[in-house]
Amino acid sequence: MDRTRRATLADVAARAGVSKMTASRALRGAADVSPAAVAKVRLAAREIGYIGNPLAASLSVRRSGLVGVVVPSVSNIVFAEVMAGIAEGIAGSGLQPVFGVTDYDADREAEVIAGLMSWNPAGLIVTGLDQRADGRALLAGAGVPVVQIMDLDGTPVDACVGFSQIAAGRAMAQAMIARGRGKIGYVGCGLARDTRARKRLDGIEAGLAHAGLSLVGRCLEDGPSTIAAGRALTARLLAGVPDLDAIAYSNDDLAAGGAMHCLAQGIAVPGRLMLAGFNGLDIIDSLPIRVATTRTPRREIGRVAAEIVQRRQRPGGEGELPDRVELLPTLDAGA
Amino acid sequence: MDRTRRATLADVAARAGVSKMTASRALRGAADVSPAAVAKVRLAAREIGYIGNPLAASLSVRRSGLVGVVVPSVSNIVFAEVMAGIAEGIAGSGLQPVFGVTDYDADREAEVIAGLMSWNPAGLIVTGLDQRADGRALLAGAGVPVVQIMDLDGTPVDACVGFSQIAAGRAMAQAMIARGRGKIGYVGCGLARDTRARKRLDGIEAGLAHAGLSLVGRCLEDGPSTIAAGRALTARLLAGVPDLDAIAYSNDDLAAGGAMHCLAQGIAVPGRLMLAGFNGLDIIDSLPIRVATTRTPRREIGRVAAEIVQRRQRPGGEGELPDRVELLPTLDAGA
DNA sequence: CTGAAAGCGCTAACAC
DNA sequence: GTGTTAGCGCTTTCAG
Repeated sequence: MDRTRRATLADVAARAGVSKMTASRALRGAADVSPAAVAKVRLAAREIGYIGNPLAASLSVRRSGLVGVVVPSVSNIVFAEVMAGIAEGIAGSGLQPVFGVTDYDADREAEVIAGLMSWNPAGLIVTGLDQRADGRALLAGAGVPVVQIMDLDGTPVDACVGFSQIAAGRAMAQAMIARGRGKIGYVGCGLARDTRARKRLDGIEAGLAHAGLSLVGRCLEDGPSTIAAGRALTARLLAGVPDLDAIAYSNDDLAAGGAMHCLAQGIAVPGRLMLAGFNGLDIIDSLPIRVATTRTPRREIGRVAAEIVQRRQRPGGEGELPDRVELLPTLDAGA
Repeated sequence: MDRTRRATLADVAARAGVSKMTASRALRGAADVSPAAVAKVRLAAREIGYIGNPLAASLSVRRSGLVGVVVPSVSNIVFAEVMAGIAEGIAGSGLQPVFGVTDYDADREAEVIAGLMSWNPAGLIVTGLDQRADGRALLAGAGVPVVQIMDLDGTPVDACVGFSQIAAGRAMAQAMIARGRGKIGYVGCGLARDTRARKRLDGIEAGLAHAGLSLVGRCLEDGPSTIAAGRALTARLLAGVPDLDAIAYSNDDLAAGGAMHCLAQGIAVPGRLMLAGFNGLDIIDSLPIRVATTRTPRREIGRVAAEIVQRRQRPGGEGELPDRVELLPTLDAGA
């Protein structure tokens, strides 16, 4: 083998004095290979620094070791943590996550799904249960494990792991009512595209309606959920409805912004105004005022999803029943 | 073709009444194909929903359309934004980013680099200039464009885009001095593993030394940089050295925690105490007090790195001189 | 237990 | 312009 080319299985086999097949079997730890052969092959491989070519292997078995992961955004810390969980759950399995970002766009989502599927992945992990028909059809026909994550309100294509966004919203509404709040406002960003945030809002409204209440003010915007946006929208909402006694936010970034506004304006939280976010981000815990939030097990969701994909790889795993794993969030009322 | 199998190029060719090669050329938009053939092939491909198999194509050309991206962490918003920038810069090029996470560990880093290289990527984007010898050797022998990012203090293997961490630290020290601070403390997390944070600290100390000053207190910890950690460490540092007039932090997460401590304790910022973070995160801008920070163009760095990889793909791009792109951060003294 | 042959689906390199 | 041939590096047969 010349020094410029990467060593191939043939090089290993030649050096070990066996056929390519025996080398292949030995390296993969297949049964029915003599211990002596295994030792020789392993040694030879190490000596020449053999790395193996997953492209060739994947082409041959018509399945790659890639796991396609579809998320709406990477720069959102929540999905970044989901990805971290996936990386964690996949570690040591020989699988490699490949991420596709949809930017909350159904067209992009279908493209991304198709693109990832073209690599013959070992499995697909997709955010949400509400893909558009074409994307969903792709998933249904993928022929590989598909795990939908972060939502449980709907019908999964195959497996799913997450929690009910609607129930989470309802629970927050109940918590607000239980703390004596009756004039409740809402601040949200990107509701048009973010189905899960939308479901949480639906849950909040349902929870309020159940107690004969409804939102007395709301401030919505299309842009990204940033702390700055939360601060600005809170100011705007309170300017319109000054006597609110609680504000629910579509997430913690916005709620943190609300907290900043209150800190700056000297509004007592939660004394005069209760703030409620969603996700349980680090920042909420460190604020000098108490903001309610719902802590979501997003890292665990990623980890479990990766584990499901892995489990399905194993022989026998194919026939397993579709999994539906509920990982409950915990409500923190900001006592 | 049966309904269970994915359509192949042969299927397209048969349907279009041409050879596989013509179909291949037509689909790739190669020159020297008759317009009529292109039309026929495109139509046939669309009709049978042909998707193409990048595994086979990559094996054949010995180069995949994957771009390996090595980052120390995904759940850190800074790298998440770098990744978003890469995704942005790569969009529409047909390349697909694949991420590997090192968790700031040199062993993992070498493994991750080797793992990504096994896919014959079109290029590699690696965080930092300070890989361990084995990892660096892999990069040097990769035979594909390697772009090192986020640091400029050192010698790149090939191309690099980022800024000088040392200079950034020095600039912050100067800004503190310029604002009349003389009793300066430092709070940092993960300095042992995070080379770039370490370089910034070196820069700060160099800047102070230049003015005949030095850090009068420091509080270091091994864990992750969270707001909560920043708050706790700030409390601890001030307990030890109560008369500090400024604190520099290894990043904005910690600085935000410091701000929370000051808000809770009623410490005037920056009046009595100046706080200085690093990165320019959203949270810093929304705080009700002014915290200094250095805004880093991390998204742009990702985008430019992706563009360099792309450019090198193009014929002629191979021979281009190694790029070294400096993308300057901007210092915000928290006026 | 081991090996030889035959692809996986695509493209480079040559003919025509 | 287009087709043919010969792989890319691996694994799945199927014989021994």
